[in-house]
Amino acid sequence: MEISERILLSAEELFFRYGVKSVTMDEIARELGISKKTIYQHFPDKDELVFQVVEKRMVKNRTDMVCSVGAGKNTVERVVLMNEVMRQMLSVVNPGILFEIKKYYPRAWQVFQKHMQEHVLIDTVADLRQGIADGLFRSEINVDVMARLRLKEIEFGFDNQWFPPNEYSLAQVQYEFMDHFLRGILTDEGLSVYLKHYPA
DNA sequence: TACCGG
DNA sequence: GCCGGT
Repeated sequence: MEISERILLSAEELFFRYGVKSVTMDEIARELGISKKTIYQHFPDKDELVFQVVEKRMVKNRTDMVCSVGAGKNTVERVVLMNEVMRQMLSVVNPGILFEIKKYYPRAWQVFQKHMQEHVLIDTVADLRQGIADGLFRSEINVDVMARLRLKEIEFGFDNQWFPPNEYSLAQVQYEFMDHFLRGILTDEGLSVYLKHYPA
């Protein structure tokens, strides 16, 4: 594997587990058994490294999404599946990481924002439309408004001012949001499908 | 690895 | 004093 790719993978794993600021360039180098100089031959500074880690993760998330679209039989299953994948990820992610990136790494934050607005929003709208077509979501909902609500909900779950990590589990908060959101838009038929995944 | 500067 | 950068 390319050395630059290995650097990105190690950096991502460390950032996700411990946060971005608390992981030093020395630690990334030590993890890989290489020198800091090697890292700086591939990345001009830490800002660029963080930027590329986020960009790579966004691209991978997108391909994972496309795969998971085929995995579920219907829209409810897909939303639940996607949430399961997310919960799995969140259980090992340092909760402060999103706001840390927002505060200290504006370039990486912009890539994240752009990805959310250009890809995730469109995918979510498409999912809601499909759910309505399948008779699982209520047709009265405004799919564009509800898609935006869902994305901001997920982002809100990361807000450690409102949900201090020692008081709330990130995965639990995200589950509560998903459950509440789905119950608000499900038809009776959709609800019964949903309850097969999460019996009340 | 040691070092400088923020 | 720590850490990014040389």
